[in-house]
Amino acid sequence: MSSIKYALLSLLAREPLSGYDMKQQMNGRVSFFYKINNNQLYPTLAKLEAEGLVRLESHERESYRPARKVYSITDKGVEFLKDWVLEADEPRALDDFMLKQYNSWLVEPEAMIGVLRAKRTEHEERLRIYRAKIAGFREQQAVFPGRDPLFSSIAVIEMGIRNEESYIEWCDRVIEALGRDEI
Amino acid sequence: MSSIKYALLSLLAREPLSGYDMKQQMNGRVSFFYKINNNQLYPTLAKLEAEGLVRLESHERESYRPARKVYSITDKGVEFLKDWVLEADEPRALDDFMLKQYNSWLVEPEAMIGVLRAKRTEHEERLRIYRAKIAGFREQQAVFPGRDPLFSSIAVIEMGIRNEESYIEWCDRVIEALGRDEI
DNA sequence: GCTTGCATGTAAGCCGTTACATGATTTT
DNA sequence: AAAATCATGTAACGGCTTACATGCAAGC
Repeated sequence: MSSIKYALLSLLAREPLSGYDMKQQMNGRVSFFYKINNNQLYPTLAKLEAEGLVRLESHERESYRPARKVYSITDKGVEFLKDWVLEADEPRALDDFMLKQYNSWLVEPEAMIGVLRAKRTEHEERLRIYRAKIAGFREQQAVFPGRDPLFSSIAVIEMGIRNEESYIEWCDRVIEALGRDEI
Repeated sequence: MSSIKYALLSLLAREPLSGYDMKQQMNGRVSFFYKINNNQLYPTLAKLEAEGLVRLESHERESYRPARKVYSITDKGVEFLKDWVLEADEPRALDDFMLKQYNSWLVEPEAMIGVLRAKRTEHEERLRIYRAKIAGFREQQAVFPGRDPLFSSIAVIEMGIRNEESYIEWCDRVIEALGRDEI
């Protein structure tokens, strides 16, 4: 039900990793700006192992530290993930920023313009990060067939870019309307 | 913490409503396509009342039915909502569809094209709904100053329109790339 | 006669968040 | 001397979902 198990499988479908690695890679891959916490991560990994979707590959103790447990995805895990990819997905949860906008009429226009300018800056920053990321990917290889993980990574980031661009355009439009006092 | 309380306050900031009304209005207003359930709705309303952010306005029993409890927002509730609007918001949860796309390389391109075409159709449908909604709003009034609820409603729907448009463009682009086997 | 609509609510269980715990090494 | 890094995990709490419960009226 929860999408965290799929997020973990998504990372392992590309390369074997430890729980700690997955935590690091979560941002910058599956979703930038999303932070997983330990109490989701470790019990979920244990469950995935119990279900045979994931296998403990190595368990190397390095002197003082807790043993680093590297997991890899099983064939069953890959099938499970593929089936999920083809499923229809459920409606998304409420978007807090949009909910706030729905109430913007309660607030002084000047204050609202301040909020929107801050948002605009934030989304410009994200856009810059996405563009840098995609440029890096494109250097790695000239042609990406449909079954290459890079193909998927690029597609996801392109969606991010489009979203940020339309967000920024929208901010500009609303800021301008608030300045004119009409839309 | 949870955004449901703000969603309920958002509706009550515009007009007094019963819990049942809020459930109906949730879709088509704050967020299309999101469904609130009873066990969030009624206890949350009770809490809002206990906190003095909301007031029971009438409690009309109509023969056989449970009494219809109409709530209105208090001044304290409006202040609370305004303060929240000006707060910075937290990073969003994982987007299931994007997570699926991140794994598209595991799936046969033909199957993926099928999924994307279905998504495209779904988002075209949403776009049609948003455009109809905004056309309806624009008929109601010629000019909308910044402090009018209609201003906010229109801004939210315009964001929806932009999002759907870029989603559709992105689907087209990826479908085309999958057909060519490159991006 | 069955389903849908109106209108409120509760119970059980899973999911997610914040905070805590351990403990040596490296960086500031 | 303090904080961050590596690396695993647990405890407590609150949020959210699914399902259930009531009960009459109107439409198919």
